[in-house]
Amino acid sequence: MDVREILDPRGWLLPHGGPRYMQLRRRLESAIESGQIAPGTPLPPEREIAEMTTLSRVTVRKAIQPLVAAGLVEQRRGSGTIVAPRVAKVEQSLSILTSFTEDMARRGRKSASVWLARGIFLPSPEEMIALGLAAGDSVSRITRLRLADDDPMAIERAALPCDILPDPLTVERSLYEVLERDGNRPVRALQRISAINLNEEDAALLGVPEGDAGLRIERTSYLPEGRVVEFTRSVYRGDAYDFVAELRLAEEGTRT
Amino acid sequence: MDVREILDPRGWLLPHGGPRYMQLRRRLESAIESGQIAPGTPLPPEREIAEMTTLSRVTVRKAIQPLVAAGLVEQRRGSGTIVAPRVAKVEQSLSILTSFTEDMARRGRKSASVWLARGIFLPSPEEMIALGLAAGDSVSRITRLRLADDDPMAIERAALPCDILPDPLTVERSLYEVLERDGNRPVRALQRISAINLNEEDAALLGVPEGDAGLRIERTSYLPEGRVVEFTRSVYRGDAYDFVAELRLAEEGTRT
DNA sequence: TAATACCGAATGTCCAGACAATTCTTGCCG
DNA sequence: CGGCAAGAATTGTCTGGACATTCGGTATTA
Repeated sequence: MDVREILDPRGWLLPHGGPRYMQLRRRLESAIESGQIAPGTPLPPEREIAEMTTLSRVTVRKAIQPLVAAGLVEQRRGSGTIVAPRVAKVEQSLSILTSFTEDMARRGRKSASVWLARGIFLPSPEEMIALGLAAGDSVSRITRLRLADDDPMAIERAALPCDILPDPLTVERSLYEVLERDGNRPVRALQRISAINLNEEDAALLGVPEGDAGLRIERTSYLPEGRVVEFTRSVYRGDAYDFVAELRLAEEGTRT
Repeated sequence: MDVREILDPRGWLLPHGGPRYMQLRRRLESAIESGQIAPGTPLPPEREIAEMTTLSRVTVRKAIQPLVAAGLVEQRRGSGTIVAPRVAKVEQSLSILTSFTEDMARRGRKSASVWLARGIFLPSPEEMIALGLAAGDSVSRITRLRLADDDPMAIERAALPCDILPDPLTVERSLYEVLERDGNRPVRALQRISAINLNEEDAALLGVPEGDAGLRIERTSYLPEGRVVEFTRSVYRGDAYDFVAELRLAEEGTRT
């Protein structure tokens, strides 16, 4: 679809409120994100957009600027502005919240688990803080050895509030599967990655010599409303696992 | 210190290159991040800044805008602009592309570098692939020991195409600063994190025993048009550095 | 045919000014 | 002294224009 139709003031569906540069920005943004405008489609020149919308070019640029920063459109001086081509999906979906099961599936490896322990316990002080528990609450703990194509890959020790996972024994394959079924899938997580030398116990489980380097990943996952769903400590084999993440720059030229 | 002294054109230390709004922005940014201006200090009114710098108010606003977005300053209509009070908003904008310098600033630590090597070389086969070089092209290599508050923290080995960084000796503080000045700041990066046991050389540089666990971070950074800017291999001390990332669930692609 | 020079078009930067919306101060009045 | 209104100060939005820089294509030339 040509972008000019989007700018046509007759089919203005979005709320008109706010400054006019914001209206224009919202309009372009939603047209791009909804796929109404195909990637690669050129936008009309700024001067033309200005004329069509009865705005000044400065104002048009103010509307387009954030789209450039967000990577929705690309501008090249002398050439013009086009809707950004969609990056290959694999790369795009990285740095995104996935479970071990999903992660391995993406890498084309078969994942499996060996149960090391699961049950309901009284929380450790650390768990109480991390999960936001009150005195008397208990936690469900799940400890698994994770395998990829039958190779031990990681040890995963998860703790969840009991009311979110009342019965750890119901977890068959993926923990996230259960969470999602109950409408408890986290949408946000904070992850801390560090390196450690494996202790005797973990090294034995992973089948590597004691003292070998391992990736220690601590993850706290949150529900949309901010509640903590899960606090997980994992140890990955350093020689066999790469944690891949895609990073993006913030707003144009901003650093935080 | 009053902000007016910062704006005084007599003490202009930073590189003058680039558009004037960028010069002003860099100047304010560095003054704030280095703590020269105390939090809460008011900035002069935009009109006054414009007058002092012989810029128009539009241009001054363009310089201040990113600082507002980054949370370095706060603006209130009718009231004015002040340097933002330092809140530990460390966790807010994670999973965003930053340099070591910026990363440390965010953690409230002073970063420094020790040069280990820099110069122009013929690329290794790996670098040729990673950087997309042709036969005969050469690479600029920068190897630095990174310090946080005078503690060795990481070894950073960066390789860039020669036409992006023709002279590695011009890099003074932050590599990204130079890239940004030349309009080569990456907007996207792929990062692989793994764990290794430090070899003798790296362990010595980092001041830890050989065999200690280290975080190995491999980063490939891209320009908006997809060209590779930088291929960097870093080794972080496992006992002193946490790589923190915020993850989001795939759904709801709202980016702004 | 192939390389070069040129020109139009598009974005990047910048200006001087205007009005609107909000906040803060100041002085007046009860 | 307290409250309120007027006005100054400040940022938010927007205009219409100017010149610089880069890109692409076209015409010219070797």
